[in-house]
Amino acid sequence: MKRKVTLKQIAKELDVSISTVSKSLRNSLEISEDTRQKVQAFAKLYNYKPNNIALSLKNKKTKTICIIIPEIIHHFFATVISGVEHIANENGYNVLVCLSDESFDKEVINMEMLANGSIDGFIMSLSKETQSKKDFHHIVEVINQGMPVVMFDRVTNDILCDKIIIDDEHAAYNATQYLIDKGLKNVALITTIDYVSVGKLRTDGYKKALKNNDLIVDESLILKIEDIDNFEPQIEELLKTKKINAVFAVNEIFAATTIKLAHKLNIKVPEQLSIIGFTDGIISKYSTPGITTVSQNGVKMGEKAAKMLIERLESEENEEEEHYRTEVIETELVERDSTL
Amino acid sequence: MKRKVTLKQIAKELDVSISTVSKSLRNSLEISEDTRQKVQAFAKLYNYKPNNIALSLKNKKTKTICIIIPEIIHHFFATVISGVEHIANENGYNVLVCLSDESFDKEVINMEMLANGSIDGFIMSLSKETQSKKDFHHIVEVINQGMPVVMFDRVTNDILCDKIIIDDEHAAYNATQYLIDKGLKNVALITTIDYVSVGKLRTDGYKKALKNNDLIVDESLILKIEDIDNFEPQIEELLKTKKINAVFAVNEIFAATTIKLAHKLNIKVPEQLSIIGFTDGIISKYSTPGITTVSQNGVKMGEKAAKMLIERLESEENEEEEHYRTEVIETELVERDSTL
DNA sequence: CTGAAAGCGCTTACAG
DNA sequence: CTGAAAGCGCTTACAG
Repeated sequence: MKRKVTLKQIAKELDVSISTVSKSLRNSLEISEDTRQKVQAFAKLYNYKPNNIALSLKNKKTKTICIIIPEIIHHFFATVISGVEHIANENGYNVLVCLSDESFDKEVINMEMLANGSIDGFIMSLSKETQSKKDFHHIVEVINQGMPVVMFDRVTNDILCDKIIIDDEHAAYNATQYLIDKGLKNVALITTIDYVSVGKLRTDGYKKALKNNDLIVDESLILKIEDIDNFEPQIEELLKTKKINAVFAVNEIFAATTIKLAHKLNIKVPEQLSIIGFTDGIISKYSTPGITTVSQNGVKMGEKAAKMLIERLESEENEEEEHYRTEVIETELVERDSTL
Repeated sequence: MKRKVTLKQIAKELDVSISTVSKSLRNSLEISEDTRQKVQAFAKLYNYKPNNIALSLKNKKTKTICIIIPEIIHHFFATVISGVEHIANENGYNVLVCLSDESFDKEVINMEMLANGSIDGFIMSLSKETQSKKDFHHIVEVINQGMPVVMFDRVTNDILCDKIIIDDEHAAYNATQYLIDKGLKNVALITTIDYVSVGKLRTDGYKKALKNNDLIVDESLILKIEDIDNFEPQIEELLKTKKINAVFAVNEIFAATTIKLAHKLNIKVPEQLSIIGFTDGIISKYSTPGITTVSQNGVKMGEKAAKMLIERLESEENEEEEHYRTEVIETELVERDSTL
């Protein structure tokens, strides 16, 4: 086992100073051609690579960004990571992935831990608990320290920073309108509790679409799921007792489950029941029938977020003008076989 | 914007030495109760947190581990990350996630980049390209430097290190036997090309099961998928032209696609065709019908891998005895509705 | 009880 | 052209 070689060791071996070695390796013209060659050859032979930590300490930047997501199991977040990775790597950055598990405490701990020099900036989507508590002090603190933060998807107006979102309300409006245009008037909504920002917005879009088409918003057709581990009975109840011919689900798990239950209850999809989901993930794609869905374009969100963050990191000079941007990513309706 | 406060600044403010501040904050008995109190109060007020990078440099450990996976989009890998995160956080480690995108070069670059002090150890699953090239020099190098590596799932015998695997052959054997026990004699296999280690092993298990039941291995019923982006026609061809009543698919994407195509060809699942997949991911769970599958238990693999790595990191003293272990994680057959 | 010094591995302004 | 010194932020053995 040969441990990593350092400048010091090379200097000793070659009987020159550490400065000379360092400069030679960086090809400084200050050093004679001869010495440079010698040092470089030696370094290559011993497979010298500068120690990243030492560089980070010296440069006060780590070339690492952290993405904090609530859950990796949600395919949408996995696609965002993939987008972030892509752009980060292209620009020489590493990506640290942290999971908040939808917990406020874990989010806080992660941020406090990493804000102490480990990383250069954050990309994050708020945990459910944070959204319900509306306590964002940890984020404010980090930003006040001068560390840039880019929020995506689950964001809040209470924080000033760069943001990447989709127009959730508009996308939901369009999805609902799509169903109405097919002649489906009894559209149920399966959504999350209101404090999840995107759930709320999608609900608003759904309602607005109904109203604009002179349809009545029947609150009994709106299912707000609280417990992600036990919601099947509620959906089954809805399908059994309500007269509906379409369902707009706020994520793909709700959509896929609805198909499963419809199948069980002998309701034909899409003939008797049309279903639209949200998030174009693998479930929607590989489900039978394939699920018509609003594509959130997670990869693109991740790429944009990484771009914004890196831009801010690399232009840190002009700190005076803190012109925060909110970028809205286009969504599109992917038509498959779960709708008429 | 208040920048992070350092020991130096505190020392200056309080008119003591940096050493005194450092010791006070670590509650050293060397320092008078009085001074300690004063320093601690001040540090708290200014929300002092030690700089992680400086600590890393000093301690020669970063408390960060890196997991390199071929693809985050595969749900299995996402679950592994989740397991790794869990154990890592519990032990005060951060997790850096790197994607190789199934590319040898990206794998090499990532490892070389991070092996220079940025992290303490690796957890990895080989990229397809690496497996086909059989070039593992980058991994050998890292290990020789004294950095521990734990491999999982896609491993190789050419490298000596800790490993976490499942008994792929055995699991495939059982899945095939399960189908045979249902009276299904014409079992097709949809697998990957042989150089993917797990694909090969699962194929072996399938063949062995057939043989042990005195059934003939018909190579024309074995579909080896090379191009992950365009395999539907091949499966459709298989379903159309071959007399089969069961399919064993080596991952859940192949399984779900088979269901989709069966549906299209009006073949009833499971009445006319039973299907078993591999990897108990969200596709299998939310598909209609739910897919019977071999559960790989990614979370557990991740947890085990993290445990092994951290153990090795924290017991680095006894370097002489390099007793590498290979841990085999139990799999189980999750019965759902895609099989008789 | 307090502090100066050395050191982790590097870079760079400054002397010579 | 080369090297000693200072410094990034911290810790700790050693003096006093």
